[in-house]
Formats: sequence, C-alpha cells, structure tokens
Amino acid sequence: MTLSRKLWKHPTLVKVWKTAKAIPRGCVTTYGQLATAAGFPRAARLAGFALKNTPPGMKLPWHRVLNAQGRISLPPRSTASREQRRRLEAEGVVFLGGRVDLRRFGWRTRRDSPLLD
DNA sequence: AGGGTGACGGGCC
DNA sequence: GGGCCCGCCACCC
Repeated sequence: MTLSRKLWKHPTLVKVWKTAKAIPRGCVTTYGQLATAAGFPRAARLAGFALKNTPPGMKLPWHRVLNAQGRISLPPRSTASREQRRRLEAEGVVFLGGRVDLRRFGWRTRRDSPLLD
C-alpha cells in the first residue's frame, strides 16, 4: 500500500506470498517458518515485511501467520489484530491467554520441522 | 554508501 | 517466564 508497486514483482516477496497461500485452513504458521518454507531461513522479518506489503486484492491467508510465541504480532487493540483473531477462531483455531498452541495448530512442513512427522 | 526501521527470532541472563 | 541484545533480509531515505 504505502510502498511502490515495484515491490509487487520482487521475486523474493513473490515467493513469500506464494508460500503463504499454501497455509491450510485451520492451521497457523510463524513468520520464521513462512520465510523458511519460502526458501529464506532466518529471514522472519522478511516475511513480516512481505505480508505488510501484500498487494491490494491479492487473495492470501495472512491471518494464519503468528509470531514464534503463537501470538498475533499486530498492535494489540487494533482493528487489524481483532480481525485476525476473529478469522482464526472462525476456522476453529483456539486462543488461550492470547496465545495459540503451535503444537496443536501449527502448520508442519517437511522442510522446516524434520523432527516431526 | 551508510544508517535507520520492521506484522521477527533465538540466545542469554 | 520476561527483558535485552543481536542477527536477519529488504526497504527507505
């Protein structure tokens, strides 16, 4: 939105958006996992940047991305954060004490969690 | 070219 | 568990 349209074609960001689209309904992932799954390990901030600058109109489950503690990373009382929580709960994701249990609802990919599955 | 900034994360107290 | 402190990638002056 606030940034230039040139960003919308940036290959790195495109990969992040594309990966985000694959997050299944009812699951959540973290910024770090999203970045890793997109091919950029240790670039969690990149994932946050990409989501923040998602091209208007692009259909993508941005609400399924939480921080590593299972919390919503948007400003606490903002309409955006409430919207995120509302959407997640509508998919059956449960919040306890403002947190989502990533072991229960976390999206598992082969690449970033070889220990599981 | 270099410094500041994020919807972040992991290591260390 | 909660702060701090860096490192991370890409963007912006």
